[in-house]
Amino acid sequence: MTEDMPGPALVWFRRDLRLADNPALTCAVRSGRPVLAVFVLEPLDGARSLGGASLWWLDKSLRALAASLEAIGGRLILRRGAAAVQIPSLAREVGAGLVCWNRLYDPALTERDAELKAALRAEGVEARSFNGALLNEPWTVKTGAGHPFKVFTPYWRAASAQLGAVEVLPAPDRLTVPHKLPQSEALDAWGLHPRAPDWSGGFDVWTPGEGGAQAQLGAFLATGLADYGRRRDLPAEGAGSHLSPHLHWGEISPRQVWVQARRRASHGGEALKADLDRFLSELGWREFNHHLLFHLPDLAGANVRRQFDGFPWRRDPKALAAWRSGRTGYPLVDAGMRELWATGFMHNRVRMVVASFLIKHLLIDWRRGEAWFWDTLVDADLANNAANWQWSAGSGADAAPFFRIFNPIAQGQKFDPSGAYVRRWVPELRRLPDAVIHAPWTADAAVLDRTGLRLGADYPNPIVDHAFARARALEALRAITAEA
DNA sequence: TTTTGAGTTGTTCGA
DNA sequence: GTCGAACAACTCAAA
Repeated sequence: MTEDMPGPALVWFRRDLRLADNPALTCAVRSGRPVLAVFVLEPLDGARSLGGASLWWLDKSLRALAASLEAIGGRLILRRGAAAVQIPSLAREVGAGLVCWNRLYDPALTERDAELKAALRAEGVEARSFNGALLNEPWTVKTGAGHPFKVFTPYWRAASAQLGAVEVLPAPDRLTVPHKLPQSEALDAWGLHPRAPDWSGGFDVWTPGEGGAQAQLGAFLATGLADYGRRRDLPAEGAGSHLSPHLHWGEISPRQVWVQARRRASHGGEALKADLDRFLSELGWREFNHHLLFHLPDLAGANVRRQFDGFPWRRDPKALAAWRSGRTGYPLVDAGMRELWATGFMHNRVRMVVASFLIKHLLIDWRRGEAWFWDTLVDADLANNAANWQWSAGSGADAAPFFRIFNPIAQGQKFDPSGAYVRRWVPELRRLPDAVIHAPWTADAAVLDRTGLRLGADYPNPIVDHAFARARALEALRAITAEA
């Protein structure tokens, strides 16, 4: 530590890879100390390794963060290893007097972070944590009786009512770094970008980083908010906000989204107000899922409704492989699974259809689907992924009724009536007429002949019959409800 | 304490 | 082709 400068403030970046509305960064800047940013690549993330798509994203997002820090005179230090070791070690190395971070809520991290805070304080280093990731932290939303909510609608009613005026922090325009900078690892050496093979060719639709996140929000608010309530259900339209990976990595905060969306809708009519509420309720689901994970730490591992522990799941590696690779013979399911593989993303409605198909048509444990999504989604998020899979399975806290079994053909006809989404992702079906695009096996021989499609060769026949699968799922569900 | 109304997103069947 | 009812029973939240 030099005589003329106080010990630096460390900003520990985690899933808050942005400069604006970043309470930890603001805290460090306002302390008047020189500021040093650090990111620690940990072997665990919520007790499990990051998926391939997440690593791809993190690679780009860290580059963007490093560049925007340098643009205002700052520097991002990269370290690898357990944060409980790396953060105190770096703090000692640079003589830090203050460490700031934004809180995470994964069950595997909360206790660790509390211990780290205590350890820093024991060494005489001030440690401060903030809410940078949620509108309402999980312990702040309670029922009238003081319990955590288990149903979305009353949760969101209470959570939005207590929110009050939402404010966002500006990005700092200048950072001062310490005279002597510590060593940083090289991002390239981390090998986060896939190679041999590089499967990420289709990921160029994404722009990770704070700039990309703001651009995405701006584009969505300009063209996508109007009629959002209807168009969000149509996968061919790409009408979603596509903010989920940006929100996951904290390249944009939910407060920023909340404020900007409401500002945009404030000079629109009643219809836009309804679209705004629908859009904000999606933020509400993100909040609710984090709330659930916080209060039910085993959300990703165990059925919330314990009678599902006795569910007769099938072990069927061939069917699982067909589902993963988009070769189930159901065009909407296959289109979704191929969109996922190609881009790291899948349209929300199609996620429900493929999840229902894996669970109810194939009777494969929802955890297998959750694991695949975890590895392949650029927006893979423990809370959202676990809560949504349990919702689909009907094993969750706020679960769909068991008789709600999506019909993949009817869903296609209803939400992709022109077949545009299927044609984009399942090109071998491109020449089929609209009438049979969602059920190719119903095409008569003349049509198949004309389009040159050989069912069973170019494109699989359905791996399971819908009516049979539906009856089988109802039977299985009856079995566990009768037991209980 | 008891009661009451409600619960993101659906499908099928029969009139 | 359209429309309403049935599909189970349970748990939650609030009065």
